[in-house]
Amino acid sequence: MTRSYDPHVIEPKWQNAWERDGLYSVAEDPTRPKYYLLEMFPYPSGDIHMGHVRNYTIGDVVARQLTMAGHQVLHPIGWDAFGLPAENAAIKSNTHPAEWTYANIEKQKASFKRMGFSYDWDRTVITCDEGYYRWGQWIFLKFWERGLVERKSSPVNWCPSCKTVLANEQVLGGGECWRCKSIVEKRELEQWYFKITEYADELLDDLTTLTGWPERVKAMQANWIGRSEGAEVDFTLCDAAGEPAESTITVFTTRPDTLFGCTFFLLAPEHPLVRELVEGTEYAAPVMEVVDAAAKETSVERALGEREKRGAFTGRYVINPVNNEKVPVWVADYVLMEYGTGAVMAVPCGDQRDFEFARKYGLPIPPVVLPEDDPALEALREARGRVIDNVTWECAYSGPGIMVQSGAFTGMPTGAGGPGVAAVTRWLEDRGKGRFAINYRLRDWLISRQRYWGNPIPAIHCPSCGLVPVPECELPVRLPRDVDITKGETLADHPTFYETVCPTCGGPARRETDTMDTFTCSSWYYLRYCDARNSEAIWDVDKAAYWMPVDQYIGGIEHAILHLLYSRFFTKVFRDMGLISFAEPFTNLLTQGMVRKDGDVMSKSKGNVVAPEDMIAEFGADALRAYILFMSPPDKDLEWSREGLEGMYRWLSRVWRLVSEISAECAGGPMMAAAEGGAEKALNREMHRVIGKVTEDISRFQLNTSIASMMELTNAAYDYRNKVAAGDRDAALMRTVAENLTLLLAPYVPHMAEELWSEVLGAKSSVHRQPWPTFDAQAAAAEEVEMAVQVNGKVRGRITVVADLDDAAVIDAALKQVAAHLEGKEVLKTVVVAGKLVSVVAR
RNA sequence: GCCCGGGUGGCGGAACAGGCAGACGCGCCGGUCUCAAAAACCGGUUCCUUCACGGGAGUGCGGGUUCGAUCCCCGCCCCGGGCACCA
Repeated sequence: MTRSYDPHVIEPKWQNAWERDGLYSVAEDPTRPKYYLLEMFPYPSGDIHMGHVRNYTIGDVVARQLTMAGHQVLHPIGWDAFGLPAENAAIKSNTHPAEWTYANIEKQKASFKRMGFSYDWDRTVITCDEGYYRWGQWIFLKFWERGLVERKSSPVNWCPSCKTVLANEQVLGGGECWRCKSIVEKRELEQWYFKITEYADELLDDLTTLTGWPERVKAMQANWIGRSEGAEVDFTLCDAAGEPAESTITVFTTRPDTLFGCTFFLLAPEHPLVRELVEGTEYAAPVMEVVDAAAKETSVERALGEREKRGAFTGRYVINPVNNEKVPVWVADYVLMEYGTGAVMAVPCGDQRDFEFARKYGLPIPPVVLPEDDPALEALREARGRVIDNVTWECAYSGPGIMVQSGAFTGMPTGAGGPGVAAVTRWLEDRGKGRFAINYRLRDWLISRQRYWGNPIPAIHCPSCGLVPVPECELPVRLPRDVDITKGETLADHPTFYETVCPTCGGPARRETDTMDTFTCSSWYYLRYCDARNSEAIWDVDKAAYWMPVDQYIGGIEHAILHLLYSRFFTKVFRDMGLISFAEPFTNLLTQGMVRKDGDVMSKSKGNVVAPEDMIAEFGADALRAYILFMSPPDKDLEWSREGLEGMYRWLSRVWRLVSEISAECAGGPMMAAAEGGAEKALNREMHRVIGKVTEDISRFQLNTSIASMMELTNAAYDYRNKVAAGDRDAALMRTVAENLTLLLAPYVPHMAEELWSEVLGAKSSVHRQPWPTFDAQAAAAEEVEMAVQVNGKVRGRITVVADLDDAAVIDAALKQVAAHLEGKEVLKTVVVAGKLVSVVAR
């Protein structure tokens, strides 16, 4: 009598047994190929959700399979534990952030164990542990030594709800805080920065080496870095009397070739020069009106492209270096202080924004680039000076064409990145009036936060020595526990924390009270896993060399820029420090899709959350694991379906019954398949086909189809049992099928596979310590193949031939099969695709 | 506007690398078992047409290359995402 499938009994049983036996502890082993499989570590925000289940199940299957296939697999887990949600929860529930955080970690840890994930728990990293964050402070000091830390005053993003500044990367498209979605404000504040821009070029260029990353993510990063090539051009400023003065204003442009079309010059409202230029003149009032209006607007309002542009003449002029023309200087609200130099040369014929501005204020729009088929081109081809002062166009033209009204450059072909750009740049360089230049959208990373629950910045403000780093031997700067967070206290409210002495001069000084952005903690945790308990060094160089880089990283697309860009930056700095010897931390990246329900992402606010705990209670962890892998390819979104989960449970029950019955029927039979008859050969072939298919699918993360093929093997085995009478069945073959199916299932449904292997089939050691089944190509090859026969592209018949039959014989059989369709026609051509089809062309 | 994805039955999805479109699952329909139901098992299930054999159409739309296109090329439409007065 066989037992029925009961996940609620077998799952906790095996979880305890594996933990007792230390099944998942791993150490360096130079004799075996290493594989570092990493999933993005969670934030301990509460119970786990389906997104966690999906992320960690994908990783777990691959980790388990690679282990069986003979790799030394590093598969660690930890918690990204500093950050604002802990503070907010603490304020709400009147607990300390630490208490809340560690309690949630325990809860999530229990859930991960209940899911049967194969983590090496000895390597766990928790970023708010002193043993971890001290090394974060150490990194800060090392960056400082290398000139990568800067404290400067600049306009920054301030979230009024989170009461802290944010990095540019943490402000979403609409000017919202990434965490609470409040609209951020601009404030001029002195803050700490990591100089990520020093690595801008390398961060961009190395994207091409990341062949294992999704295009989407690379495109997003390239977009974010936003490199544009062009030129800096110096314009000489005229004094109030209109005479050229000593000083120059520099602009950045991607189109120096259009310089002859520059008929006005623009300053951003925030540009420091604006006030200076108009002070005490008749132009002051209208100009300041524009400045004040811009200051009142939020960055979101200001970014609306369709809004009418506003500006005012400052009364001053600059000299255009290519033709010495006097060009009026305006202030305009569409010029951004944050990009380039905050000053722009306006070329209304070539830039739509300048075009609209010129039309509104009646400024001239002379053409300087004409498309080759433009009828006006003939008249302007020879003209060196200005013949046409105003185009009659509806909009600006920024495409390629021929330069006109452009002095010595007239007649030259040009366009973005074209020869005109290089020629004008060279001309400017020769005269010292400009130079080739590159501009980036990427800004330095603002890392200081005015919040308590984070890693303290190890710096000291000394009234006489200035900014002084905390000496390495004094690390860590401990985050004090006795802060009353419910009163909104931060380190700045704690004299016992900030009152200190200067390490340089010994005088009274003040400790920095800002903490570091949580993203500094997550930028290097993958390296710490290599040597998580080291108290002498951040990690042992040899251990990091053995495990790193991460072979496969799995996580959500929401980190496409933030975490993944910062981690790449850290890795490059570590390489320059000699701590590691590679440039990129994550060789392959899989961005898993989201779990949706009724078309929406599962969320508390939508009220459509399905709790993993509930599903485990009903169907067991194995069914949930297999279901979530089967429903959709890992990188696509997944629509939750209860019926689908029920179907998965049904299949697992079918497998359970199959293996149990075979085990009872074929107890003690030989472990080698005889496979003599036709049905036996077919089943044996199917088994090997599936072994090959599952192995290959896992290597490509096609986990949904790998499960489909195991279902096919299950169906084939049932089919065999249904069609062959009990006494005639090949016991050895059936037992081999049952064993191999169990082995294939082990990574997916580890508990059920273990129970079947160790108890039902009666093996001596854990299924997870068995070698992965080997694919026998010969056994998988069919002796006979069915081929389709096409006549003029349409399937008109089928033939069954021996697998290695030569083409002539195949064609012969094919033509006979479709003779009726060839009557009265002449066969012009035949094409044979081995084992698949014959294509006949006839007329 | 620029840059990435994506569009296949009632649904989720499959189709290595240009070779039989729709694997596998869900749902639905029919059957076996049962007093009955559930469970389980067996069979069917792209659409149109035909009693049937068969025939025709079909992977967002329109062209092209090819013996052959879901796949490659050109031109569009729609959906999702990122960036965006970035000079």
